Amino acid sequence: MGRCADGIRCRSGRNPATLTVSPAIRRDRTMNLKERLNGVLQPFIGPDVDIRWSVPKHTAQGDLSTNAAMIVAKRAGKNPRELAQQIVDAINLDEFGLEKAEVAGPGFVNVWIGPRYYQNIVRQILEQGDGYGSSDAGEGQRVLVEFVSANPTGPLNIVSARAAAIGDSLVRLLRKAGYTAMAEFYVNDAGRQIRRLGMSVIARALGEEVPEDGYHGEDVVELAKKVYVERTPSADDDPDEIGKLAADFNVTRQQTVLGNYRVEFDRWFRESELHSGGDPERALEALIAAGAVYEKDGATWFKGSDFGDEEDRVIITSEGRPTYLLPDIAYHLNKAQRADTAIDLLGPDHHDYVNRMQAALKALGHENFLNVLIVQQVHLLREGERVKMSKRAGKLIQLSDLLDEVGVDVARYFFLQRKTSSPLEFDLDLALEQSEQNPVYYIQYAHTRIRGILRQEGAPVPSSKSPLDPLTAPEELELIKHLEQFSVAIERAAEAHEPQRLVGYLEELANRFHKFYTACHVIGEEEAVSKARAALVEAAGIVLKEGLHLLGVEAPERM
RNA sequence: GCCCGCGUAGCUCAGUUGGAUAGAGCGUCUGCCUCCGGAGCAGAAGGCCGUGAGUUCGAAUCUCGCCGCGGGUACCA
Repeated sequence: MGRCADGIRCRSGRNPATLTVSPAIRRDRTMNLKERLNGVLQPFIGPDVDIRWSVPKHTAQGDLSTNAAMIVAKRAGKNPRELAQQIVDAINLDEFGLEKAEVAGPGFVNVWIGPRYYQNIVRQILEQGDGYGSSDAGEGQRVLVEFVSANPTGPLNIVSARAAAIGDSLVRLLRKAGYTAMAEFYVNDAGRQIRRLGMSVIARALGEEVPEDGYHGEDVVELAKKVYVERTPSADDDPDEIGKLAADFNVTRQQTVLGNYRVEFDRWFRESELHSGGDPERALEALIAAGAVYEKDGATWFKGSDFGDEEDRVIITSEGRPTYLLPDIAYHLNKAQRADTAIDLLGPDHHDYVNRMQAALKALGHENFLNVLIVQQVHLLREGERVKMSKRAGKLIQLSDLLDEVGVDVARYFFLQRKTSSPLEFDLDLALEQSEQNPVYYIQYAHTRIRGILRQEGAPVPSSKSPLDPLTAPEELELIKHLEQFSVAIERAAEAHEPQRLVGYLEELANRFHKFYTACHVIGEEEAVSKARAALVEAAGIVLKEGLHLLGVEAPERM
C-alpha cells in the first residue's frame, strides 16, 4: 500500500467524485482549457485586452487563476471584486469540468479543475510519446542562431563551451516550440589573423621565436607538426598558405570536439565564401545607397551615429583594406535573406560590437532582425579558488579538457543552469567529487527510478488504454499538473531565449516525481491502481527524457 | 568619462514577462528504509531582494538617481 504525504493511504485519500465527460471536452479534447475559459472572459474584457490564465503558486489558490477583473476594473472604474464575482457567475462549472470557481484576494478569479482533466493529460502523453510538448507557437518562423564562431586560430575555450551548450539547447527548444531554427558557426578564415597564425606555425616549426603579435599557445607546436608532416619548414613559406592549412586543422578539431559535446551545426559558414561571393562589396553598395557612408582621413566610414551607435566606424581603412565590420555586415545581410530573425551569441569581449551591428542593420532596413545574447564570463573554481588562465602563455582550459574531466552531461547542465547574461562560477569540485549531490543527477535519478520500476518483474506494462481514474492522490495530481505545463515551459524558454528556464522546470518535475515515488507505490497495489500509476510513471519518464534531450543531457536507464 | 551586464539565504544561483505567503542546491542541525534504487523524502535554521525615490490596487520584476562588482570602449577579429 502506498502512503500519502499525511500518512493516509493513497486510495483512501482519493476523491470519490467521478466527473462525466462533458460534451465540450468530447468534441475537442485537445483544445486548450485556458483558451476555452477565455471565451467566458471576452464579454467582460473586450477583444483588445491580453489577459491570461496562469497557474498560481499555492495550491490553496486553485489550479488556474486570472487577474482579468483587476485589469478591467481599473479601466472601467469598477470594483474589481464585484467584477470578479460576475465572471465567476458566468462560468458554467460542468461545461469545463471544473470543481469550483471563486473570487480571492484583491480580485483574482481562481478555478479548481477536476481530476478527469489531468488524467487525460497522462493519456495524451502516452499517445504522443516524445512528440509531447511540441507546439506550433513559433509558426514556422525561420530563426538563424549563430553561436561559438570561435576563431580558427586555436582550440575552443571555456566561454565557447558555455555558448555551445546554450546555443545548441536554444536551437532544440526553438524547434520543439515550432520555429524553423538553423544553427550556424561562422568561421573567420579570411582575416589577418590567419596570416599571423601562419607566421606562428612557421616559427614553431623552425624552432624560432613566435612573433609578438602571433599565437603563443602550446597548441601551435602540435599544429606545426601536423602542417609539416610531409614537407620541411622554410622561412620562405607563405604565411597565408600555412595559416590556411593550420586553420583547417583547427576547424576540424573544433568540429570533432563539438560533436563529442553533442552540439550540432547545420552550417559552418566560412568568411572566405562571403568574399568569393562578393557579399562585402554588395554590402558596401547597399550602405552607400542608404546614405550611411562617407569618406574622411582617407578612410571609408559607416555613419553609425545616425542609426543608434555611439560613434561612426571605419569600414575601409586608409590603406584600402576592409575592417572586420564590413564582412560582418555582409554576413548579417546574407542571414537576412535566409531567415526571419537572427540570434547571435557573443562572448563578453564583444559588447561594443552590438550597437554598431544593430546600427548597420537599421541603416539597411533590418531594424528588428537581430537579437544579441552576451554569454558572460566563466570562472573555473577548484578547491574554492579560481583557476588562473593565461591566454598569452597558452594556459587556457579547453573545452576538450573540461569534457575529459567532468563529462558532457555535467558540463552542459552546469552551463545551462544559469542565466546567459550572468557571470558563472563553475565549481569543478562540485562537478566531480560531490557529483552525487549535483542537480543533474537529481533529475537523471528520477528517470532512473522510473525505468527501475517499469523493469521490475510483475510491473504492469504502461498503456494509454488503462483506465486512469484511480489517479487522484495529491502527489499524483501535483505531478500531472506539472507534466501539463511542459509545452508552456518550452515555449517560454524558447521565446525568451533562456534555456535555464527549462532546467528549472525539470528540477521541479523531478522533485514532484520523487515526492510521488515516496508516497505512492506502483507495484503491489490493486491492479487498477497499479496500471494507472504505471501509465503515470511512464508519462513522467517520457517528459523527463524529452526535457533532458532538449538540454543535450542523457536520460540513463541505470546509474 | 561613455556603453553594456550584474547586485536575491553563509556560498553558488533560480524566480513562470507586474500578482497573493520570495525558492533550490551546497553548507549547518533533526527525523524517515521489513516495502518499486535513501543519488530520495519530511522538517529546522538562515532574507531590509545593494540603496533612495517614482509609477501601480500590487514591485525582486517597470522608470530615474546613487553605491558596489565585472566587461567593453581600435583604421584588431
